[in-house]
Amino acid sequence: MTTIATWNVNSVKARLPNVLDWLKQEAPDIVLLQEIKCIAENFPALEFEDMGYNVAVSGQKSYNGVAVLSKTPIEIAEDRLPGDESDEQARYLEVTTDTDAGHIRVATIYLPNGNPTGTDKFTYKLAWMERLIDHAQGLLALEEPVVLGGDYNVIPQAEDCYDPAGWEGDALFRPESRGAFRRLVNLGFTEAFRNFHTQAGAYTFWDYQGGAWQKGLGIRIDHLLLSSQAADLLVDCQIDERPRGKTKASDHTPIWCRLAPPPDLSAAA
DNA sequence: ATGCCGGGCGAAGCCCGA
Repeated sequence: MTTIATWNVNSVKARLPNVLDWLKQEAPDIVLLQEIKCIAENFPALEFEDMGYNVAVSGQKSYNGVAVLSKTPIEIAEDRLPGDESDEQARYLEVTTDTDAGHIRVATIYLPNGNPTGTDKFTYKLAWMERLIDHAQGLLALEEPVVLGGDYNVIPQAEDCYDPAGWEGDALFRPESRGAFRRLVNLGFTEAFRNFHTQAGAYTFWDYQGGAWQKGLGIRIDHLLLSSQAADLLVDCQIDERPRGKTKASDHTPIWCRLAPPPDLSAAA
């Protein structure tokens, strides 16, 4: 089994004890981190390497920044989202690795928030999504297991937020954002969580403000998208809410999916 | 309630997030 988790940690330095605790407890094989908020040189690689992880980082000072931790050795395929050489923001990192579920390609994604709408931030978000769609189309053409995981900053459907009316007009819930997310999925990806769960009110983010966590007022914006070759191996997907309840918590909580070895590999084992 | 928390930066108060 190969477990792939994604977690927007909102500063890897501020969150290090919480992250290490969760890794010790859950021992995921691959972890996709977002909002590490540091350059690669300042990433606490040693702490993760001591736990048996290989580390790849696409960093940036103060903002954004993504990383991949993997028990198996990794090769970097992309350390920025292709399609705009002038884009300096560290929001995408794609690697390949050989797991017990076979050779897979995984990307950690920190999709732009896009608020306030009516500014270049929203334009940037939508353009970034088009670049992601273009790139993802090329990845599907490889016809291999691909997992695109991360903070998409998109609430796919009304049942994925506590107050749809209140989110109307927000960049996370605008028809343009949801439409682009749907077009991405419709290229041929399986959204891992919805493959297993239909209920409303399953969330991955709760605002720090207003006691949102205590009141259960969250949104589901962290997603795992799988190519058909990966989806064929998919056996489980869960949101782990527990880290959100800890002290010094990130405002996001981890979500993970589990891939079983394909039949030919199982037979060989 | 487009800022009620929380982090970075850098040493006070502003920028940013969703």
